[in-house]
Amino acid sequence: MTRIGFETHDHTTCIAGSMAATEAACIERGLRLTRGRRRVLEILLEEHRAMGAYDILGLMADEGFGAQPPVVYRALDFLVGNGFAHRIERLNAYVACTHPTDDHAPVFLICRICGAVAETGLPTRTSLGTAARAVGFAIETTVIEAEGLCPACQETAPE
Amino acid sequence: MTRIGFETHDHTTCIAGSMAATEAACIERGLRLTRGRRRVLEILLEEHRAMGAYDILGLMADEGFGAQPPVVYRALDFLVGNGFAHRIERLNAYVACTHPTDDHAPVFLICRICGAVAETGLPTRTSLGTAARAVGFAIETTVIEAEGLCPACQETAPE
DNA sequence: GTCGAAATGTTATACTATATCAACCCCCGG
DNA sequence: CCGGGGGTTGATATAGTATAACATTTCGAC
Repeated sequence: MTRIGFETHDHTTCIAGSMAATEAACIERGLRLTRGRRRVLEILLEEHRAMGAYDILGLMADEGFGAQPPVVYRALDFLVGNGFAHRIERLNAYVACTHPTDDHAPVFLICRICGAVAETGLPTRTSLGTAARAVGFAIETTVIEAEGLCPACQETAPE
Repeated sequence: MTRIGFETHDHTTCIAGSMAATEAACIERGLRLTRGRRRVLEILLEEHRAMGAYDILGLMADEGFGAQPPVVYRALDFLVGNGFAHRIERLNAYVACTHPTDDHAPVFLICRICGAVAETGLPTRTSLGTAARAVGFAIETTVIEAEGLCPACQETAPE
């Protein structure tokens, strides 16, 4: 039911489904989705946009978490390290993963005007992989981000 | 004569050639390669690695530049904006451009152990472009970075 | 129950980047 | 010659992002 990209979707369902999928994955893999980690993921899912660590920190402080930076960064390290969230290098920001089951290389499309971020995927065997093999480089992780205009902002700012 | 990637090369020639090419490009395009800008580019070419802005700042302070952060960041903005250097998002660092004439999407291969960074290119019409068009996104700039092991470090750290 | 590993709480600090505004320089047109 | 004016630089301050370090607590295995 979740729609990816720049389209609207049933957000309540989207949050609940993602949380359930994450919980299941944690049980299956012996990971501990503790209170702080869960709350950070919930915030990322609710906001459904790229958020800075200190944005998250601000929200958590409002609700009485002992909210120092390491609290948020540790939760983000856990979520990113286990594939439940991603770091957007271009923005120094974080988003909940919307492709939880793929083993594709994640790709992010970032709108320069409205700041929306869409996650999509690329087959792991791409021309990037070919280029790396050509020089003997062994890829472990990839950062693929494109900045530009989302469909809505192309219409409102055509020049 | 410049060798790209992780191979050795004639570095003196490489520096001189790149500086000459940059100077020519500035004249042709009406850009001012001022003292600070030139020095930052020289440092990036000499070191031939990804450097943080404050690494550069430290070197410039040693030689008597009035070296405050804005000095370096302004020079880097100029160099990156005009394609003479690139920012490596994953490292918060900067490298001199080694593909000065291409209009390809720059791609960086970053060795997790030794920190070496190789620049290569991808055709501008890639599967990334296809994926973006599929959701109506208009790409303006791309960040494509891969982290892993360079050929040398694959041998010394095989496990 | 207790041991060890993992996670958290807390303080402090390091690293990265930009805002602001005054001063300067250089080209160009009068 | 000289007088603007845009671009560049100098300098101070501050904003924004992230981690080090260490004491304490929690959790699960035995």
